[in-house]
Amino acid sequence: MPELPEVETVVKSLEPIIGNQITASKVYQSQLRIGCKIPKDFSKLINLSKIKDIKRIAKYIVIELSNSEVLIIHLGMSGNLLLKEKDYKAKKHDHVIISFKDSSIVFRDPRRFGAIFIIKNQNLDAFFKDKKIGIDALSSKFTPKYLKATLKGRKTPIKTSLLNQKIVAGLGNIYVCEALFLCGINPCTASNDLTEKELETLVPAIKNTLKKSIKAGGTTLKDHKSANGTPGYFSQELLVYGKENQPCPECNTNIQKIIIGGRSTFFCPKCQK
DNA sequence: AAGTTCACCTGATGGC
DNA sequence: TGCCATCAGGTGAACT
Repeated sequence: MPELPEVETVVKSLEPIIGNQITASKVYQSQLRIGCKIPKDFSKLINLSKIKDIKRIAKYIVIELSNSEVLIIHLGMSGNLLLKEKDYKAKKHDHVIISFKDSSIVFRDPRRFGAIFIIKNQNLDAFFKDKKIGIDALSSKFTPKYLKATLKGRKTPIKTSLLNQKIVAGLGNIYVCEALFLCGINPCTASNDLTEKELETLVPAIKNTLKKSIKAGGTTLKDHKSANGTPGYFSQELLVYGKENQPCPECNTNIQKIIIGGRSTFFCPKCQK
């Protein structure tokens, strides 16, 4: 489910639990994404502390606790963080439940491509540095100039570069397709072949698409929901993603689907030469 | 080093 | 109804 707008939507909808004390927690399935196992002392590390703050870093949900531990959650492809009643009973694919006095949050992830980490507050910067997470797509530091410098010498298709979290953090398959369409850039274009003019339209197109989607609560294709269970409505505003063989909103040419870097890519062959 | 491909896992969908 | 193949909002290991 989750690209930047979907993660942002989940983070916002979790605001009500800020200040709450964790009364109990239970791990039902500790094995998530390969190499990511929830530690045995998970409950011991978080129980009785309070939720100090919840924010988004790249596609990660970062939950700061009062005892200087930080819970970092990645939703993978199919993950959800759901706000439930306090005595909610775990259903299939509910891997973790964290309880408060009057409510609880549930980490549900059928495909288990998600991940949960728990680290010390002081190691937060190092955590993302280690993962080599690039500048956030909504950051003021994400500029045409930055992108030009970072793409220099890269022959990979621009589609693939924009999906690379080390180059720019937050984009996923949907929003890359949408942003490239808005700029009339062919997704196969070699990254270092983009003109200065193209980069100058691309960066704002990316930011505007993401912001519009956040306003709509993200894109729900299947799994994405806010913590309250409400879907995102940006799906209705998608221009090319998932629209194979449907007319381009600009020129009526049929939208094509091709595979780039192993991922489905939707584009208009006429508008995106 | 940079560029590919593939595996990880479950569920939904469509063809036969 | 069932069986099989294909596909899915992501990531990173293992190849070339």
